[in-house]
Amino acid sequence: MRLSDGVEWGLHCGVLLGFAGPDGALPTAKLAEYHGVPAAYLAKHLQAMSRAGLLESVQGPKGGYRLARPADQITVLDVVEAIDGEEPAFRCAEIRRRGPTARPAREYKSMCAIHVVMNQADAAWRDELRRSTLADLMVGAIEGAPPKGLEVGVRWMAEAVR
Amino acid sequence: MRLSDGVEWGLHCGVLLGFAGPDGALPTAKLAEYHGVPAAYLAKHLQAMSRAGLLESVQGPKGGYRLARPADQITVLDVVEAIDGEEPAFRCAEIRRRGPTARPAREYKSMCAIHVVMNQADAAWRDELRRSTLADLMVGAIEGAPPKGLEVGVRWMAEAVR
DNA sequence: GGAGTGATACTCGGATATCTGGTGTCCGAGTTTTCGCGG
DNA sequence: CCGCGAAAACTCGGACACCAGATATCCGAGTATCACTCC
Repeated sequence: MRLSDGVEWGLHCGVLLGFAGPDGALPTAKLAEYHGVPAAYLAKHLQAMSRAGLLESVQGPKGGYRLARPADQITVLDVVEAIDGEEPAFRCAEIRRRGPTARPAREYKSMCAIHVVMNQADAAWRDELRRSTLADLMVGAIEGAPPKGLEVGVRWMAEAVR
Repeated sequence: MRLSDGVEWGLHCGVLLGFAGPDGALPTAKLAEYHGVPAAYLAKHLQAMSRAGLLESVQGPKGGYRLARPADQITVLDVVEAIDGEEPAFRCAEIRRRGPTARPAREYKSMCAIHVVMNQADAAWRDELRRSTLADLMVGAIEGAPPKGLEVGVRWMAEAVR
């Protein structure tokens, strides 16, 4: 079980767009340059976030992406589900209904016990991701970044933001 | 992000081996027949569980697999990690250290905030899976199964178990 | 000087190749059973 | 009838193809900008 790399990229882009402010747009090329990732592939994930309603796109020159809502109203789970999809990691194949003991589906009253446990774990995972927002990550990014890097970042942003 | 189908198979096999008792072994072919899955592929996952120390293998005629410990001492997490691997779903690529703001690694004092959140979610997921054991699943399997199916299953087991 | 207009340049969006990891399969090594034989 | 031994059959274990989904890329549709022209 492996989470797509695009999730990490999308989160970092969300944080950077949070710093760009509610009216500051950044195009795909700039976002890719800042994070050192291939722009063409990053575009795919930004589109997914746009479709999910997390980002707004602005066409034409001086265009780009901006956050569709304040950073404290976008959870980490929102980004993960936008890029990775909303379906749970575990999908019950109902193999208890196969083989020699198989019975008609209507005779199975309760959900498969394995399915229940997996759903609970999945819910716990999502709950944890829902507890953090992009605003929280922005705070963490500032605290964890080296002073020199922050300084360069601020200058870079002043030049890149629209 | 998708969990391998083999995890579901491994859990069902673990439950069935739990019903077989501490000395009752079942070969791959029987386990596959009971669950209606391809035996050759199921073998791959049973081997993984054996390597992880969850199952004991018995060679030769009348051989097969049995649980290496009592069912209440094998957690769902044990099975998941045996088959799916122990590494977390999210792996931080440290892309914050790339691009124009990059600094030497030693200047980054704290862990990437995104990495922290992902690790917490991963831990919550694993904690939840650790709370249930094969013994719990056995109870759930009996309660959730149709009476007719249970009856057939008991007869099948009496004939198949070694 | 100001407004209108056309060309331009830049943006996103979806459709298209490539490649890694899960899916599925096979045959060889090893061990227990079992059958036959001799005492 | 009992013990011994060799062959056989059945088991697991790891090595080998195949395919779906993630990875990576490109070109076309659309729009705000900007320069130029005309009033």
